[in-house]
Amino acid sequence: MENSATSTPPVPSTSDRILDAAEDIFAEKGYSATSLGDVADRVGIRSPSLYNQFKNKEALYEAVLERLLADFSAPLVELEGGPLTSERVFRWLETIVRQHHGNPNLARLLQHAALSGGPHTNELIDRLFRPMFESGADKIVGEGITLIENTGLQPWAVMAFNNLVMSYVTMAPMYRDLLGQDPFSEEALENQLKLIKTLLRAVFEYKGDSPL
Amino acid sequence: MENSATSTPPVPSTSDRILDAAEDIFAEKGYSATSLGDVADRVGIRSPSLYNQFKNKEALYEAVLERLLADFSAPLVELEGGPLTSERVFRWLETIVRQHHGNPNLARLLQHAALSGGPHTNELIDRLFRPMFESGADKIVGEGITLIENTGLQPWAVMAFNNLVMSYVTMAPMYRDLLGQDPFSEEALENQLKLIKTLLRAVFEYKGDSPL
DNA sequence: TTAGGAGGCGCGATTATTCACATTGCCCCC
DNA sequence: GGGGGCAATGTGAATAATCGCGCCTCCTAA
Repeated sequence: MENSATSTPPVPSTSDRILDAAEDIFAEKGYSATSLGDVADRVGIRSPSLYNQFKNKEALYEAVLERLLADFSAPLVELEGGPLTSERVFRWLETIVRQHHGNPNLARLLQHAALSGGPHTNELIDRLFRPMFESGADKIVGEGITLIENTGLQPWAVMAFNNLVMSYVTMAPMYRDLLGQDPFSEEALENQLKLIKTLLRAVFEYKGDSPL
Repeated sequence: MENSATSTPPVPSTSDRILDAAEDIFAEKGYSATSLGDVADRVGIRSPSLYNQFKNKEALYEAVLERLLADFSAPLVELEGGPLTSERVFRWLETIVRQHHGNPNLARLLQHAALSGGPHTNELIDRLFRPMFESGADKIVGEGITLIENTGLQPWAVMAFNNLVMSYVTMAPMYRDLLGQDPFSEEALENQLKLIKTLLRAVFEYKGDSPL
């Protein structure tokens, strides 16, 4: 009986408020450039109070990662059952795109880790990327998927689409002006989905090397 | 008679050595996480000596950006003359990809700026992206380019291909293991080019919305 | 009353930046 | 040609700000 029966917003605990704040700031500045003072300021407490909930800066970072990974791992599991039809890949990709639109922080954190390292980077790779490259994303069955079978570009395609989704999110601030609309609006989401699906179709329909 | 007749390597000036070191470190850690001590260490001098060549940290960063922008602006100019045929777009894209493979630092710096801001970020956007979105990259003439004319996705396509190129470079450390080869090897370059060209062809040949 | 959670204080390390100083190479003028 | 000056370039020491983090006190809710 802590905080459930009152009304709609179930008053978040201090730990959760710290995690929320830390997630945003780690995602923006990366691990080493994030100061615990900034985190505490956003929560509305003093930085030593953070140590009541988390052992140290690294443990806080770890907890942020863990929560994000839990959220984003769900769609990966979905890929594992049964043979990969192209239709399932379409649906899966759409899920991923929507998820990153909903919370851009994992992509940003990942991008920081790729650029600068930081704690647990190898673990990140293992838990997010390894499944996509190994669990069968490269063994797509179906109609005339020659790109996959003939040219040995499967992992490259997986990587490319991952880049497409993640980079959209991490570069969004730069595109805001250029696109003339909020990159995280519903409308923008639809546009991005349309384009990505077009490209995905292209990969599936690819028939060997045409001229140029 | 300074340094030309002796042999091949024309002894780089201290400023240039500082710029080289700073470029690498800024690209890896971003503006605020870069310490002048690290830069000085790599050059082999003490950090106060940096102030002989650059007014302060921001001026050093500025100089690094300026040098990179000078290198990478050349292909942009190439886009401006005459009508954009699809063949010219293919060649231009290949040039860009090769340039980023040759020096990944601009992409990394840009990614840091997109995530965390930092000095001169708006100027960066203007000088690198504005030309692609305005100078005519969205007015491609040619055969049956319906994606461009019908769906209003032109800027989205420009953005997508830019993401593809840049993200490859900025995420490279994460893909090294997964791909099983050095992402900056000649072989990897060829694979990436092949895939990107396939996708570009898909955009050019797109004929309205097919099912799903 | 008691324990958890917040704040205050402060240490030690790191940073950007300044300053006074040593060393070097070069030019000019005697 | 030799020497005096001068600009360029390096150094270590010092400063003020910031950061991660530990210690200890106080408040408050059950």
